[in-house]
Order: sequence, then C-alpha cells, then structure tokens
Amino acid sequence: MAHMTLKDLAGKLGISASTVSRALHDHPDISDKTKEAVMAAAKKYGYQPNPIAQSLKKQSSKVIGVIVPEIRHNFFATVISGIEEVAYDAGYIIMVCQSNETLQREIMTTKALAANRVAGILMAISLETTSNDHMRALMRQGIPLVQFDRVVNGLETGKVVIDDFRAAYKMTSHLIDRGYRRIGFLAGREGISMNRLRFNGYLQALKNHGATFYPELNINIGGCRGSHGRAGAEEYLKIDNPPDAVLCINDPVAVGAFCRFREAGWRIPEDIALAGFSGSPESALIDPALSSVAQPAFEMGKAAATLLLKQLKEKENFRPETITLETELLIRGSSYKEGV
Amino acid sequence: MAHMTLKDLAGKLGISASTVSRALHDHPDISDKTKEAVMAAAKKYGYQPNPIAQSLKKQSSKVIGVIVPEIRHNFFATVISGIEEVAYDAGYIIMVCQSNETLQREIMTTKALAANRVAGILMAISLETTSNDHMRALMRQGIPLVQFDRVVNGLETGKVVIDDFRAAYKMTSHLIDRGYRRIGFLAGREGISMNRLRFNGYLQALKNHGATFYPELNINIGGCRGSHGRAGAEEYLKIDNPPDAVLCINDPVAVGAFCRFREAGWRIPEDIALAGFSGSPESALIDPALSSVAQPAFEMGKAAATLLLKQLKEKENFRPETITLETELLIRGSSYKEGV
DNA sequence: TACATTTCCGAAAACGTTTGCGGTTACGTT
DNA sequence: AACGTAACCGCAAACGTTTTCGGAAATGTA
Repeated sequence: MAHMTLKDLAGKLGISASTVSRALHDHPDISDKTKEAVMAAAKKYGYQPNPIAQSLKKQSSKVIGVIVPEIRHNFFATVISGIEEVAYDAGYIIMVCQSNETLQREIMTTKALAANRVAGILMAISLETTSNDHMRALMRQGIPLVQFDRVVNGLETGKVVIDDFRAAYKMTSHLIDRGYRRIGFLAGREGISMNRLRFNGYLQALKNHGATFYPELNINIGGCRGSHGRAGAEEYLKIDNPPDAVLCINDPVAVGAFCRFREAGWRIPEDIALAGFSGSPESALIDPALSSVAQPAFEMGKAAATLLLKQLKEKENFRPETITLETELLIRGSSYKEGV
Repeated sequence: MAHMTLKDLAGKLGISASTVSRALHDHPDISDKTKEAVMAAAKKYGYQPNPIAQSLKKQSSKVIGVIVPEIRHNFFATVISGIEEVAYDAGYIIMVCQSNETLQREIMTTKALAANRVAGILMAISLETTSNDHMRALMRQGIPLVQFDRVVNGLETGKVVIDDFRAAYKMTSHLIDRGYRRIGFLAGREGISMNRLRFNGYLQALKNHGATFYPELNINIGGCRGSHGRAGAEEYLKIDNPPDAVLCINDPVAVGAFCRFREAGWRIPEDIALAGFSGSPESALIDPALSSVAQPAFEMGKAAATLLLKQLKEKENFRPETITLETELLIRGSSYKEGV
C-alpha cells in the first residue's frame, strides 16, 4: 500500500534489485530488453525511488538549503521564490531557514542543514555575522555555498550581488543633482559589507560633486526594518541642522522614516527627500512614491540557484564566480523637487 | 574529518553501536555509568546523529513540508515565518514549495514531499484546486495534513482559518453604515471556499441592512494579484452604473483597483470606497490608507504548525480540529466618507 | 577443442541508524 | 549447590538504495 520499493519491483520481475537499479539508471551492463521490462514495470506499479535512501547512500541529497535573515521581508521572499523556481525545475526541493538576524541562529541552522546532507546552501548573512567559521566548516565538509545579497569576503564561494557602491553613488548623485546638499545616510549596522559599500558610494558621490559630508548625518540604527527607519528619523528630528535628504539602507527603513517625518509635519520632497533600496512594492504605494534602487530580487534568486547547480555539476574543477546584477534607479516623487 | 558516526563513537568507547544508541536515548536497559560515559564522549567528539539515517530507519523525518500558492505574497511569507518559528523550536526544519496557483504543480510538490518522508504537511491550496485526491493519498500514506487559510472541505484534516463569512459581513456592514449603497464584490475565482464564504457574508450583510445586491457588480477576475485588481476596476469603469464601493478579495487586488480608479480620476473615498483583506503592510501606505480585514498571518502559521505537532504527538487518537482565528476590522480612509 | 573475451546479471557490502532477541554476568532465593 | 531473576549489553537484521566485485553464459579466436 504505502510505497513500492526497488526490492518489491525486483520481486515482481523475478530479477535482482541491483539489476533494477542499474536498469533505471541506464547502466551499460544491462541489456535493452531488461531495461525496457524494468521501465515498464516501474511505470505500471508507479515506482518512485526513495530520496532518503538515496541520500544515505550517496551522502548527499536533492535538497538545497536556504538561509535568509527574515522570510517576511519582501525582498527575501522574492529571492526565495526565484530560488524555488530553478530548484524545482532541476528536481530539487528547498529547505528554508531564517536567522532572524542573529549569528547564533545562523550557525544553528547551518549545522542543521549540513546534518541533513543538503546538496548545497544558499545564504544571505545576518546583520550580526562578522565571523565566518560556520561557512568554512561547511566548505570543509564539501558542501557548496553560494552567498547572495549580503556577503562576507575572504571566502572562496560563489556570490550574487548588486554593485552596491555604484548604486549608492548613482542615487546620491541624483539627490545632489536635484539640489539637495545636506544629505544623510541611514545605515543598518556597521561592519557588514553591503553597508560599507553603499556608504562609500554615497561618500564618493558627495566628494565628486563637491557636496559636503556631515558626519552627524551618518546614523547607524542597527536594523533594517520600518521601526529602525522611524528611529532614524527621530534622531534627525532632534539635531540642530537636520538633513534635507536621506539615503536609506533599504525600503522598509525609508518608508519608516517617511512616515515619521510626515507625522512631524515635514513635506516630502520639499522639506526632506528620501530614497531607499530594493524597489519593493510598497515603495510605489506611498505618496509621493519612494525613489529607490530597484534590486532584481527574483533574478538574484534564480542566479544564485543556477550558480549552485553549476557548482554541483562541475564539482572540484569549479572556480567560484561572482555575479553582479544590474540595478536601476527608480526616480520618483520622494526625491524630485521641482524647479531646481 | 567529515562527521562522527554512531559506530565511530562506539569504537572509541569500546562498546557496541546499539548500546551507544540506547544510551543516547536514555533507554532503561543501559546503566547510568555507561550512559554518562557515552554522553561525555558524544559531547567531546561533537557527535551529531545523522537525520537521514534516522529518517530511513524510522520512515519519517524531522521535516515539515509547506505548500503555498506563492511565497512572494506577503501574507504567505508571513505565515511561513510563523511556521518556521514553531518548527525550529520543536527541532524541525521546513521544506517550502509553491504551487504557483496551479493544481498540477500542487500535486507534484505534494508527491515530492511525501517521497521525502516529511513528518507532516501544511498546505494552503491553489486557486485551481477543486479535487482533493492528492490530499487523500497523503492521508492514506499516514502523513498528517493541516490546511490553513484556504481549505477544501470534506476532508478530515486539521484546519486553521479565519471566519470569512463573518469578516466579510462585518466589512460590508461597515460600508453600508458609511452610506454606500451600490457595493460590488471583486472575487478571485469561483468555486474555492474562501471566495464563497466571503461572498455569502457580503450578501447576507446587504440583505440584513436592506441594501440591494446587483449581480453585475459581482465580478470574478480569476486571480489574486494586483493586476487582477486593475482588471476588475477596468470592468467597473466600463459599466453604466458603476459601484460606489467595492469589497475586494484581498489587499493586492484592492490596491490594484485603487491605482486604476485613481488613474481614471476617481476620488477615494468620495467617488468610490475600497476595502480589502489581509491587513498587509502596503494597505497602510497608500493614501488614503486601505480599509482591510486584518488577518493574523503570523499567528496562523504558528497555530497551523502547533496543530500539526500536536497531531504528530497524539498519533492515532488525534481528532482533527478546526481553529478559527479572530479578525479585526481596520477602518481607514479608503472607506470613510465624512458626514454621512 | 580449448582458451580468451565479451555480455549480462546477482551476491553482498555499504551508508548510519534503531530495535527485537538472545546472551552474559551478578545477585538473591531455596 | 542449584536455580530463577534481574540488570546490562551485543548480534544481527532492517530501512531502500548504490556499487564493487565476481560469476555464468554466450560469443569470438586460435
């Protein structure tokens, strides 16, 4: 009733299990005649190989592990969706874990996935992640790792990222171009590479266009959610010379700040301009709409999964590769002051 | 290097693998002395049992399968997040699949999860799903199933839902209360229970409050995304006597319609009121904000996972249970016409 | 005819667990 | 001394595959 096994099938056919296995794998040792017979019987009885047994034997499964900081974040949900698409087409299933932005839990889930003998792992690190011992452990065990979006350097892994420096540079240049001069930077957390790169791009743009960098306008709020954006805006509201524009680390933060400024009676984009990162759906809904750097989340998921599959195929002679996806500036009302 | 096995550990200790296994499971046959020794050695060498081998032996794994129509949909992403939380705490890992709203793919993923011997499956059916053979197959194989959000009836499974009838009734009553009279219903797809229940609630409210039901205002657009909402609005714009309020099947649809009406120059809520379902973040961002029925997505995920774990624990003497979560009316600008 | 070669297949071990059953000890009871 | 009974542990089979090795039959070669 439950499920037909290889042995059962062999029994029905009056041949050995090994022959059946080989026949199903199109092994040259098996005659065409028996192959056909086996195939026919497999179809007839609806035989499905047991992935668990295969995993145990092969020491690796048709499962891809995915670790993201938070599933609910639209960006990551979309990336996961992209991953699932290509994984499904390649006959893989995905296991999804969230680190909740903590290193401790990231390590736990990494171990759990490794114990489950996943074929490979796709990961976007948490905000806390500075050490990379757990990733090294993975590589020692021969489990391919591909990082996406947020990455740690100094690790020979595949990577799929956007050009954070350039994107921040472009958006900052746009703000300057629209006449803004006191431009703030609302960051997630110090130390993580994405933050640093965007900050550097922002800095370089200020410099190249002769705008001043005001250190007090560079705020680290320690998180990436709307609430952190609100907190950041709160800080800006308190200081003597507030910014006239703020580049935010991502859209939720920008929207959070947006709402707080609004509550304080500030007009956008007249009193303050705002810009975010991700091009999330909500960025288009607020009024005025939020200028944002469109990150191709779905594409990123597909690219990361594809890269992993490639690595799985090429095995040892695979050279880690970094894919940089194009971003697009979405210039909308929140940063478009008229008549400059 | 790779991983220490039970045998390795037994070798180090000079005892048999069976004793080690039993010691780790606190079996009464094993003396306290050996138990301690085994525990100590396990800790020392960092032994981690191999879940694959355990699954093969036990014919069931510490993995929970999750099938949703689309991961990117904020509502489902949040549900998944809730599921992952309680699964993680209970030592389970989740496998996530999406049906992309097609029955065919829903069946495929169901089979894949079953083949992987998941301990149980949590599922929200696709819009296409009318037959339930694949779920019956699951139950025949002894794999517990819990349905959430969208459910099919006539199946003895655990369920976690909201009171769709009552929620729609309440929201429709609110619209009538605000003076709207030609109230439309923008549905996803006919035949699925959620749709029917909400429609019935809407109908009942019209009836109880002496409002008229106009069949031409009841539109099935065949989907649940923003684009479908736009399409629905498009239909309304074409007819002679358009509605003065529309109850939409969910928030994305409502927002889609919102944008389309806006583009057509309609004022909200003066010319038309809109209301949705889910209480998603984006509903709060548009201006005026969207009235919506807040669905506790995270709670729903937690409840569904908890229900499954309970079923897993109680085994055969488990009686399927239906949990109905409370919803809350979020009355906001999109339906609040002043001075009625 | 005798041998070498090819073609096809099966036995058995292995992957890392769990568990029924049986086997040793050690102890207490007649 | 002889036995029954705990207490503790190991053997081996099992879960469903894959794969190495070798064997038998069929075919070719001398």
